[in-house]
Amino acid sequence: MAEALTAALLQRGLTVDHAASLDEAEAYMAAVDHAAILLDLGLPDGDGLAWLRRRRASGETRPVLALTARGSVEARVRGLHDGADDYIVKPFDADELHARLLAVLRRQGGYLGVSLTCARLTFDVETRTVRVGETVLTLSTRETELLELLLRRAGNVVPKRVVEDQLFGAGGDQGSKNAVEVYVHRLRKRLDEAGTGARIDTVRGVGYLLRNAA
Amino acid sequence: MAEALTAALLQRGLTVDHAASLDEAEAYMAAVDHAAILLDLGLPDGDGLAWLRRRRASGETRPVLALTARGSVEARVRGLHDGADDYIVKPFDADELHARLLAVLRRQGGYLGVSLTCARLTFDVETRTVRVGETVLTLSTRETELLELLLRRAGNVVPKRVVEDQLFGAGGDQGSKNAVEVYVHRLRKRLDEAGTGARIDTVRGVGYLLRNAA
DNA sequence: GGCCGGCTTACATGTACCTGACGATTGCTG
DNA sequence: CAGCAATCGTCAGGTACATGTAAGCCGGCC
Repeated sequence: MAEALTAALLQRGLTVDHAASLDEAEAYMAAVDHAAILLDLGLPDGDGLAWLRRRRASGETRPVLALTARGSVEARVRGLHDGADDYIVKPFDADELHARLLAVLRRQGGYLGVSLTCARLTFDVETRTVRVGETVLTLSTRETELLELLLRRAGNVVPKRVVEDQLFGAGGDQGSKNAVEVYVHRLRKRLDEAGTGARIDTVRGVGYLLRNAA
Repeated sequence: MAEALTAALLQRGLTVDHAASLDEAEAYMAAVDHAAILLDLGLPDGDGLAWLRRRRASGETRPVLALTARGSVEARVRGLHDGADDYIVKPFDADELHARLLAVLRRQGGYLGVSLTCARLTFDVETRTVRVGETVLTLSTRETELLELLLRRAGNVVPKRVVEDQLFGAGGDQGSKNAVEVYVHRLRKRLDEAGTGARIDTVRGVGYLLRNAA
């Protein structure tokens, strides 16, 4: 069931670490700043809710969604009181779990809008912020616009004309305006220095293409 | 059913305003800064989810719990996608609704004595006091408001506009208003002098971001 | 070689932001 | 009520960064 769940969430664009026990989970949680935690209350090595209570008491703030087969009202109330942000009873639908997960993340801040991604890059359309993994990457306005444009067509070539029209007015200016090339250059430099794992390829005579470097 | 629900929540120590229609609800919501909203999707005067989508689009941030008789997975997924923080199917148990409400409030930060933290900083929402480790740090009202705002979205960018709207009225005043910058400056100074280990980053053209300096 | 498209660096201008200071207001105290 | 301190919002001067243009460079292709 964990495998199926992991696959379902990966397919929906999330990154997942899977722990088979509470001990293993603690190891993961110490190492990675996860956005949220799915807690199966049927784990073999101890009471999941007691564990959750302890973690909350010692300052754990990450959202926790409890998964369980025990569907009684009392169980649900207890789970929520013990610090769960949502309580989902098996069997559940992957779409609903995904939706509830997004709702919690949205509330927690960050995942407000749709986010575009490529390699380790994520772009939050709502706040117009770029992240490399967890850390925020600050770009100038123009650089952000360019990156968004490329991200929306990630893996596909974006004609140079389109970039010009989108970044600067559609006004067909003349002369030696190589602004696009300059910004592509600046963006490349930033993506590279930040180790994003994303890269911009040039398609001569046509335009540019954002893709995963690996 | 609304009466029974109101009574049940009052009995559990919460304060409730009851609106019989979306129009009435808007009137209440404009006047009072509610901690959360229970939205019955079966209201006579219009589609509750469409209304929710519109409110979210125009900046409504209060948590919303959707109540409905339609229990299909698709309906639940749509409700959560449209901006609901939880989706509860009738008939439901008052205890569970209460527990889910508390879970959402807890997550939203404050309202329940849970304190917000970042680095060595802690903020008790109940008493509106700021601490650095054990010692209390006294800030002015505006500084406290700003810190709370940043703390609620710690690690995420808070757009400058949001700060303006939250600190001063949403009334779009004009003129040379760099008040936000001034308060950010003052707060930075205080956080720095007190050795909080927290720091405010500037994201040019977007807003500010509170994070652990280390 | 000479042309063409793209790359790279440099630079002048504008804009966003920072920061110290000032008058106005508020609240407290003698 | 006068006097004082803290806080508030505004402003002016300074700084750092973003922007768009230009000029020199590189590599492919006829």
